Amino acid sequence: MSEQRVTIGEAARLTGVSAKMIRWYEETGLLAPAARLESGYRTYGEADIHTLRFVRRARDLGFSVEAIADLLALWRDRGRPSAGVKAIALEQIAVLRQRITELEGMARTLEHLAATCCGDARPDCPILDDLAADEPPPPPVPRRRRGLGRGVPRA
Amino acid sequence: MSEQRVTIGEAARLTGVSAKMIRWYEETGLLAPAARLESGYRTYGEADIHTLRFVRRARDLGFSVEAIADLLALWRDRGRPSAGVKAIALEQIAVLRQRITELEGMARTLEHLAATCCGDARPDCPILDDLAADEPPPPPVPRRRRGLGRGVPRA
DNA sequence: CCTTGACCTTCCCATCATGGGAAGGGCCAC
DNA sequence: GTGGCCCTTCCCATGATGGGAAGGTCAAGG
Repeated sequence: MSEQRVTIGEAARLTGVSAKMIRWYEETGLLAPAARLESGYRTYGEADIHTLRFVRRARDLGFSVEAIADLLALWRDRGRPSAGVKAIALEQIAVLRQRITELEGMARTLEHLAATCCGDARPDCPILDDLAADEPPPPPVPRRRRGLGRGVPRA
Repeated sequence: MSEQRVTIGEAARLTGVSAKMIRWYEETGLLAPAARLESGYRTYGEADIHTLRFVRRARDLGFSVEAIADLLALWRDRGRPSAGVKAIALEQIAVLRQRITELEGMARTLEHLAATCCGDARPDCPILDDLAADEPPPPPVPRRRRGLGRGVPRA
């Protein structure tokens, strides 16, 4: 009853991580190099599938690949203190909350503008008027140093 | 009293759009090519500054460059119906709300997990247990097809 | 007149996670 | 043996942004 091993496509189906991404995770060191058949095909066993599901789940929670690497290391380290894990999670929560606050501000501003725009055939439009308002840049000093997911998904 | 013209660096300071971005917007067609001095330096007049501020403001509201191009066109088209503008704004609001909902879901899940994790020196950790839970992929079918700002800002 | 320093030019590269697609080979069932 | 998937690697694109190199301009001060 040697372990059942599957190809990368099957592993992708079983875990929800695309084959492309599995290769990329391997290439960038998030995952150890997969075992290969003589043909060169990668093969994955149950432990690998388990790991891939862990990765997908973490991605679904918005963790960066870098953070996932940390989480994986902690996961494999039985006996680690849970404090480290919690710290990573709290950091991620902070990032998410921050981002939500930014987006919420944008949405509220736009909702306000849209509410005052009749949106008919007439040319006057408070939305454009607002965008065109001749204000100098806000704080010329730091200007959101988010350097993160810096915009917003495109419209 | 010929119009006062400024260099790209000064325009950047006046508008909050970096010189790099101003060049990039020109290169990609969002902005018309700037006038040049004999030296090859770009120069910007008041109308250009106004336009750049419009662009910055729209970026601050999360509009994609593509959407900004549409807004700019409408802005310059006196006599356009305001309906088009409103439609773009509503679309953007929908995108923002969608994104907020996604992030909110992630944040709530993580907050729940973090709340049940003692975060001390002991090794048992509900967060890792959850990530490691052996669930198959959610809907293998569509898997978030956002194709937009696809992850979340990195942790 | 010449240097210095601040500014400009273009060009290339990196980010982050992801997908698309080409070119070539493997594997299996008919 | 052949057709149809699957695998391999490699390159390119995305979106908006920054970093930095190599070289030209310009104005002020010696």
